Amino acid sequence: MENSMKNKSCKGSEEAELRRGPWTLEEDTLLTTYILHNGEGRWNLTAKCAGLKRTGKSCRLRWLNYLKPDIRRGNLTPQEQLLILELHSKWGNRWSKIAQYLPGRTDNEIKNYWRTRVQKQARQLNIESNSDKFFDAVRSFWVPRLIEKMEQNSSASYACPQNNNSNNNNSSLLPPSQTFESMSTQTYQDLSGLSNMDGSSSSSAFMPDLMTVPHFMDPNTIIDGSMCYHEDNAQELSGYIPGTEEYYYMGNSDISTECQVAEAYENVTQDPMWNMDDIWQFRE
DNA sequence: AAAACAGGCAACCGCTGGCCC
DNA sequence: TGGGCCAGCGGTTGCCTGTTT
Repeated sequence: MENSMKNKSCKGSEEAELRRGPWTLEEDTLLTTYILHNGEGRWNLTAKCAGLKRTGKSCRLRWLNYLKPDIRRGNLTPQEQLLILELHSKWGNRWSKIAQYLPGRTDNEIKNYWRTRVQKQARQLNIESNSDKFFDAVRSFWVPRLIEKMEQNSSASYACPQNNNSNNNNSSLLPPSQTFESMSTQTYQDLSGLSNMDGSSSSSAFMPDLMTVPHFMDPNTIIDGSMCYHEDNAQELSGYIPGTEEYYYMGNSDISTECQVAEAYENVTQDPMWNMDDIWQFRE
């Protein structure tokens, strides 16, 4: 089989017109079989020798984003969402770099997540997705809840999706000496040493008994239950009014932002984005 | 029940940088 | 040194599917 694959004539495929659009099962099988026998790389050659009427680029994309065995699909976990927020704040749209820290996730998937969920959130808040205001909103609303969700999951023996993938022993996918299994507190301690886009190093806050917080969190912001407040003056930044389901926000952005966020909050919470159903479930 | 609409995602496109001759 | 080729990356597009009217 291996020989037959390797010796398969590459001749004659170049004059055939190139196929575009969705891949068929047959094409997937051809590509997978070829790569399993010959390895990744040299995509133009792969396309020709596998008998595919596709460009090398197309083959590479199909393999990396869909066919590769260790690809993980489905909803992003709170951990992953938090990581994306954190890493995007450091590196911007460096999707492939961000993807390195989310084993099994592709840059395309992360990019799609950002564009369809995060940017949509920003639109709803009527602010730029890369603005300080949005950063504030994320820090004050979603990060605390993602962290709580993570805590909740870990205390309930949350099974990391990666663990479900028995084939995946490929820790080379991970950044230096990092495995996804360890992506709890340790991860954020490690992330605190990551370089920012300007080459500097960010300093993350640490919470002794909780998840160490990405630099999204104000270093002085404390999470306590559903409350989120500032260490300096112990002033609550946001939280639920006791005995009610009303939420208030007293973030460090200007007053107009507070109003915008507060107004948008109603819309946001009614919309199941960012796995919002998960994030907000403990409202009830 | 059907048409319109919106969201999500797979795939394509164009640009860039690295490598080799 | 410069030109060609190739792989990789990020932006964009278009299709499919689910939801709403």
